[in-house]
Amino acid sequence: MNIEDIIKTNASLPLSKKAVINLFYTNSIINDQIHAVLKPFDISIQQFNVLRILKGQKGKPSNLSTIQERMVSKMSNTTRLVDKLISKGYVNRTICPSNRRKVEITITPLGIGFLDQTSIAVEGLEQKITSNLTEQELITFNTLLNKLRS
Amino acid sequence: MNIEDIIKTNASLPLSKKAVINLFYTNSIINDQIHAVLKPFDISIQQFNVLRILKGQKGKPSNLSTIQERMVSKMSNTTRLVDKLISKGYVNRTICPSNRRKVEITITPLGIGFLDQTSIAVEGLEQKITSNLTEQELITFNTLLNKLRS
DNA sequence: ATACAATTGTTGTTTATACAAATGTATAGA
DNA sequence: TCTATACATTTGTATAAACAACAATTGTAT
Repeated sequence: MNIEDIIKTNASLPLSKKAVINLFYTNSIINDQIHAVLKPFDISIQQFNVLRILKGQKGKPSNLSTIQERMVSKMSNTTRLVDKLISKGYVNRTICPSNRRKVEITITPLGIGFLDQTSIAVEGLEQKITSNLTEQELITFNTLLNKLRS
Repeated sequence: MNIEDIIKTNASLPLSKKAVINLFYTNSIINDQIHAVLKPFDISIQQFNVLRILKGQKGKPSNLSTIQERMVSKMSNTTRLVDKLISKGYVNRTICPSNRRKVEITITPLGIGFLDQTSIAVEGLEQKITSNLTEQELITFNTLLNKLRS
């Protein structure tokens, strides 16, 4: 559905505004869908992403600034995000021995098991959403997003 | 810059996941930019969008459900969003005479003046961002986003 | 040693958001 | 008219996010 019909504007929007609004709107829709998929697992999108980052480290511990750097949507207070994951038993936090300002955060076996289960649901959704586009269109889509940020 | 380099993953992502992450990441970047542009005006993106919706009504009053329906990113509590705009003097709220369950929200002259000023800054940013793409690419981009939601 | 700046995280406070329940109003049927 | 139901918005409450201030540690220069 065309973005102008969705926001029900009578005037036709300039292409630049249309693109930005469309980006925001589409992001919002997909965000809601992922949120719904994660809801039964009682975890937020942000927490889920931190677990993905930690698992990607393959055992190597991460400190807070590394996590923050890799997060898709930066948000302040990664400390409290990690607090939540610790209270759920999905991650561990210890003080880095070589530099005691830093912390070493790792995913626990419980966290890995949880993430594996949850990922099935999320990846299913990701594929469902992107199945509306051909492989070539997906490549183009990625390219255009990269250009937008450049 | 490629999304895989940004989130610094060693494994190459499936195209579906890459597209979704890229969408979220790009949205986040642009969101931050618009936020920065609006900051001097002391208004949030959500509040700004409500003002745009109200101005688009050209004097015709809106009720809460209409605003919510047209908002790009739905969020609960449009009531309190409108409260903020009222306290700034940008909108008025009266009870709808024909159906007293409803409210009639209109933008004030002050709100219109404010929006006009602010829009210049936001539209400048929108054009700056989208200037990285040709007109044809922008059309394609919109089409792909529409397809993604379909 | 000592002082100073930079780094790394944490904590406190305010504001925003999500979700559920409550309020007030309108509508339609018995 | 009385009651149930639907509708439109508001309010309460818990959680999350933004922002600023703080504390601890480290590195470097004096």
